[in-house]
Amino acid sequence: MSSHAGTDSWVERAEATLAAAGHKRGGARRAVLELLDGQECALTAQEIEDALRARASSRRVSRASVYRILDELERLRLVQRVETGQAMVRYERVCEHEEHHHHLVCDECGLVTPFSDKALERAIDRLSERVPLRVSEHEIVLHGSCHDCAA
Amino acid sequence: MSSHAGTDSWVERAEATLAAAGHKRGGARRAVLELLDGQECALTAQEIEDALRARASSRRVSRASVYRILDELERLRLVQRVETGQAMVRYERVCEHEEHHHHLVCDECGLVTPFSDKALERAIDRLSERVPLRVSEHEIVLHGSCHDCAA
DNA sequence: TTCCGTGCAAATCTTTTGCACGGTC
DNA sequence: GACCGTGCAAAAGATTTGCACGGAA
Repeated sequence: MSSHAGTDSWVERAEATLAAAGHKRGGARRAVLELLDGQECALTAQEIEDALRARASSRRVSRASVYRILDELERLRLVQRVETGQAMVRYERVCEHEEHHHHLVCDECGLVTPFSDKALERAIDRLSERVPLRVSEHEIVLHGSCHDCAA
Repeated sequence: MSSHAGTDSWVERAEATLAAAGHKRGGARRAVLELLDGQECALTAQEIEDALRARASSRRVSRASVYRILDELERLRLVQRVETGQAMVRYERVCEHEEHHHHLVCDECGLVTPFSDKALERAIDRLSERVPLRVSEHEIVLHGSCHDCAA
């Protein structure tokens, strides 16, 4: 799911943006960026820490750093927070030129799956212009039972 | 915003549903129900506790009870959780025969405002049928800057 | 009388913060 | 050399739980 489009990968854009914002490089942040770039859907801070610990190719990153890094990435709009109604907040990378997606959450087993829908985006875009808020982003979550749980 | 439609008020439906679920009556729950019925938009547990303490017409209800009551009401689908990306979760009553609304959140001052849009609901309804989830509810949150903050 | 609802206090769990060290610029 | 990024441990803050009592059925 990573965007290996030459000089346009998300990781590269992220590093450029971070540098432009006056940040030095750091090994922990680099590891988090690479992990997030390879994800299809949103992860919790805990999942990120665990995934990094498990990967031979990555260094271990402390939970506190994961949170600090995500916080900064969110401020720079490089990642987006996803609230699923579960205990922990999830985060996923934001791609500029990619159709963005939203989430399906199974309230029984906790499974989170992405989906996207043009008609929905269109409705949101039109709506955003008529609303008393200068809209910068939107989040849509559908709750229910996944195939396995509904069976 | 309360539905004073004779025998169809939300409070009455709630009490009937609770009774049907085998619950005895309780003063704290009654107070919370009455408070929620008078709200235009979602409240946090803390706001509920504070509002009840301030009201002469209501008894004080402990925070733990507020959480327990909201939890039960949510399970019975009498209230709905609203995640705004702020520190605390918000809750609001669910009305069956009323057009339901979603939320605008000002990320600068924290203001939460309701809105509703038929086209959006239509898009969601259609989408819900094509998605690998038996959808029971959906939540839409638009983030941005409110009029005052964007100024 | 039985059991549920509630308050209080303690526990839990996620996220944040303080501080010291090591790396980047 | 100055300062930022990071780990560790402690703190903070929201929500949950254990327990005992009082009220509803």
